[in-house]
Amino acid sequence: MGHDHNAILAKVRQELPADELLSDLSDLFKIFGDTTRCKILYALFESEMCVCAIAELLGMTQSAISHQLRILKDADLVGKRREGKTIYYFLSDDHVRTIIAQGFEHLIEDYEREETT
Amino acid sequence: MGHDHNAILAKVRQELPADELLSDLSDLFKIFGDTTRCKILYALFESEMCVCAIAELLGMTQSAISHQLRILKDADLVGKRREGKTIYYFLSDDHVRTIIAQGFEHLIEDYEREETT
DNA sequence: CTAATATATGAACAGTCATTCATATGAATG
DNA sequence: CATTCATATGAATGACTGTTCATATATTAG
Repeated sequence: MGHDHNAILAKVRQELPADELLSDLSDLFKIFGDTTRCKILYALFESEMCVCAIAELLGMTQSAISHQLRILKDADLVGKRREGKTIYYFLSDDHVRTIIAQGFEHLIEDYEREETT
Repeated sequence: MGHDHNAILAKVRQELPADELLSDLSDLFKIFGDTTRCKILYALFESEMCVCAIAELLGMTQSAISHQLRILKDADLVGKRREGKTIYYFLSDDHVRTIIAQGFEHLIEDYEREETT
């Protein structure tokens, strides 16, 4: 089945990263692929926040937020620090900002495309 | 339930984008959050490709690839052009490269962190 | 028009995942 | 040490999603 494309395949195969790396990459993006997590990350752009503040901001259960924060923490996208009973979460590095910013740029261009059409 | 954090909430609420925008954003990232689609996009970095070439490259069904290409097309991440019976897919803009590149940078830093620990 | 090739699509199934509920941990306060 | 407040976690559930299989569309060749 299929015609001939050995020339392209050989070339592309060389440049394609290892399966494991690509798997890690999509796992990373999977994390951004949820509205709640995006909102949390975006909120942390402004300042660090405690769990119940985030819950109140998003109008969601403390439990739901905790579960999502765990995922963000496991991926090293956020860090936390304790202050008495409350725990403050913050962005762990600036890649998050850049990744989200690029996502927005693509969206904006898409919106403009739709207007022109 | 919860203590006081009106000061932060007011500030963050102002900066938080509209729900619909954040929903579109996470929908965009959802697309990157699948190994197959990441592989397809990465392959298209090198050159445009027809469906069966991609299928052969990834060792997957033509049907599976077609389904994923549809999703990529709907999000305007790829475009297609016809040449006789075969249809060639290509990257539609450069945001894809930038987004994936940033993802990689975060991964690399993570790998380095693990080595140091 | 028929056969062959390349791609698309719909339904179905299996696996994944976000939220909820109930409960557990952990720190401060009296 | 008992209570309260802030957060974490495990199990259960409903919704979503990627792949497969069967089939449809579309283009070219004879």
